[in-house]
Formats: sequence, C-alpha cells, structure tokens
Amino acid sequence: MEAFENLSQAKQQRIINAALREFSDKSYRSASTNTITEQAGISKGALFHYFGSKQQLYHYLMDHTSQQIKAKVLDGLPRTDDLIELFQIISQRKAKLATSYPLMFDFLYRVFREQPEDLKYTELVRQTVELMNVLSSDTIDTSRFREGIDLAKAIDICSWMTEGYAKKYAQTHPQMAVEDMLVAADELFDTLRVMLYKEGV
Amino acid sequence: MEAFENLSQAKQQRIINAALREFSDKSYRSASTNTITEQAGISKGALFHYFGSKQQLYHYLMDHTSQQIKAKVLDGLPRTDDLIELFQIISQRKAKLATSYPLMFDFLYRVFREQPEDLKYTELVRQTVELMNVLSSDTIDTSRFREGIDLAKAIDICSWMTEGYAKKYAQTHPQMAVEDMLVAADELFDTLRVMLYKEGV
DNA sequence: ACGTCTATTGACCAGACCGGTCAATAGATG
DNA sequence: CATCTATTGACCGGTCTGGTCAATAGACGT
Repeated sequence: MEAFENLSQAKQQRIINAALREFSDKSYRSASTNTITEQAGISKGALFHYFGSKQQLYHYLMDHTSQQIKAKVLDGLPRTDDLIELFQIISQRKAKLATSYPLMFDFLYRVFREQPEDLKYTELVRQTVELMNVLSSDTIDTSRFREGIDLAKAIDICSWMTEGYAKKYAQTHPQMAVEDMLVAADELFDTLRVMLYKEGV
Repeated sequence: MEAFENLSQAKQQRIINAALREFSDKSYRSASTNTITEQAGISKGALFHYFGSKQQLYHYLMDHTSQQIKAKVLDGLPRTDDLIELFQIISQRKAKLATSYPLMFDFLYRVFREQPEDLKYTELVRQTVELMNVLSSDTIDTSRFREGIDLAKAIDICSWMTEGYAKKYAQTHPQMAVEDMLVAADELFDTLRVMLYKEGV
C-alpha cells in the first residue's frame, strides 16, 4: 500500500479505474487481475507489489470509493423541511456524481448486491450506499402530506420514483447530458408534489 | 431433444430446475454444465445426449420458460377500465407466479439483462418480459387522474411503485408467504389511489 | 563512466475448471 | 442368455486463474 501511494496521481488513477471497471463488470470471483493490469498498462508483478493480493485490492477499492462519494454528497447539503425539495437536491447531486464518477457508482452497487461472507464490506460502505437511498430526518414538515401518507411512506415513494425515473431515462436517452436530464426531471418532482402534497401547499 | 422429451416428467423437471438455477446465478459464460448435471443428479454424458450443447440447452430454457409464463399471466385476464385495479391484478398474478416458479423469473430477468450477440433471445422472450412491466392499453379511464397526470405517466408510476414495493418487501420479509404479502400490498394500491385519482373517484 | 539500489517486468508456476467425447457398463426387453 | 438402448464418468485438449521471482531497466550519487 505504501508503494502504491508513492505513485504519481495519474498512475494511481489509471490503476484504480481499471480495477473499478473490472470489479463492476464481473463478480469478485470472476474478475481477473490480468485484465486489470492490462487495462491499467502495468505489469502483473507491479499490481501484486502494490496491493499484496486480489482481496486487499478489493478492500482498498471499497474504502476508497465510499469515502470519496460520502464526502461529495453530504458536503454543504442545505437544510430544508420540504421532503421533495431535499430529494430533488440529492438526486441532482447523485446524477452529477454518477456522470463524473460512473465507475465508483457501478462498483458500489455491485458491492451492495453481492456481499460474500469473506469479503464483507465495511460499515463505511454500508453507510454510504444507504445514505444514497434513505433519509433519516426529523426535520421534515409532514403536515404537507395528503391524508394517509406518513413520512416513511413518502420517503419510499420518492426513492422508488426517482430510482425508476433514473433507470428509464438511462435506457431511453443513454447519451444525454446530465443538465438536460435534470431539467427533464423537474417534471417528475412536480408530479410528486401533485401526488403527495395537499392542494395549495 | 427427442431423447429429453421421452424422459419422465419428474426427471425433466429436475434437469430444467438445475439448469435454470445455474443460468440464473451466473452469466452464460460462467455457468457450468458440470454444476447442472450434479444438481440434477445425472451424468455429464446424459446432459449432452439430451441437448447436444450448452447453447442448445440455453435456448431451450428461454423458449420453455417464456411460453409457460406468458400463458399463465394472460390467461383469462379480466377487463377493467381502472388502471390501478389492473395493476393490482397483474401484480397479484406475478407475485403468485414468482413464488410458484421463482427460478423461471430469475432466469428470464437475467436473460433480459444480458443479451450477448450470439445467443440473442427470441421475440417471444422479449414480449414476455416486456409484458410483465408495461401495459399497452387504450381501455383505461383516464378521467380519474389528477390534473397533470396522463396515462403514460400513470403507468410509469404504477410500475415503479409496485417494483419498488416488491423489492423492499423481498428484502425485509424474505420468507413471508405470498398471501400475506398480497394483503400488505393492498395498502400500496390504496396509497396509489390517493395519489393518482381525484378526490372521491 | 561506473556501481548501487530500487521499481518494474513478464515468463512461468501448479492447479482449477471448462465444454465436449466415447468406450464401457447397466438395465430393460424378447 | 443375447440384444439393444440409456446412461455413465474418466478423460481430453484447452483456457484462465492468483501468485512468484529471477532478470532487467532506470534513477542517482560519486
């Protein structure tokens, strides 16, 4: 690890990206260190010199990416009591991050789905992924909600809707710019307001 | 194939289930015929005697499962102009089918996600999977919808909500009986009514 | 120019596992 | 007991794996 951190930033990044891509595409077992070294443009010996083993490389990637993403999402998040507004802000940040660092997101989602016993992800990873989907929040104004809708339900609904929307958008407009998507997504949040909030709130 | 169809129904089912499970768990490439024969309790030679090759076995599974599921979902579907009611019925059928034949569903979803060039799924498979998610329907009464919500939007919303709900339920109550889940899901459809339909419809 | 030292290479392991074959065997049938 | 078919599993040539290590390249001090 020390050897790796003494490398130039550019080279470190090349290796990290190659590894993230491979571990995103395939299961831990099927992911190949050969492929990683080829993609990174380094020799096999070098990789094992830097990280010791495949498993240590994997754990490094988990810690590294969780740390990065968690910081970027939470940094300077504005306070608001409007649940939908909050969701809108977080979605915007996630969308921008996901286009700036798609490899990190792909990788973390895969980590979240797998979770074999012997390479259990750290608490940090769990927190990070969860943070993307759920809001623990006592600061939300629930009086806006329609009859029969409580906070937990509203959070689920917002999560499912934004998730579904993002998935559909990615499928139908695979190459569109983030900014355009965010504009288009405004319509989604308007709809959410119609559905969740009482008339005239 | 002829040899296979002459086997007892029980043995055919054992082989099909073993193969479905293996092809659901792993990519086509990584799926192992050895594992399949072990799980099915037959010899390796037998499997290749029945199907000729790994690829032919895979194609047989695609055709077989699509045919079965499509029939079961569409059979005797009642007519209604209430979109949410329709979703509720289809969800109930899907839920029951998914618990009766979980292997088939897992397999088809995997087929839909992968789609390598050389083992392109048939049109039948495409139709079947799509049919699970989308409703083409001109018979829906859209006058119930709130201001600003059209049919396409409503279909998306219902899809995303039922999908999200199913996913959450599967995670939080992994071993619950279908019947209980369907009762619990009634609440979801009530919520959908509150959100999508005008007051008092 | 030369010796020293560290960073990097890639040919090379032993072993796991692959899809597919086929001579040998078991079991049913007349 | 002979015949015939259904089934077996040891075996094949391959590919690919994670990991090693003697050999090499390149930077640096003198």
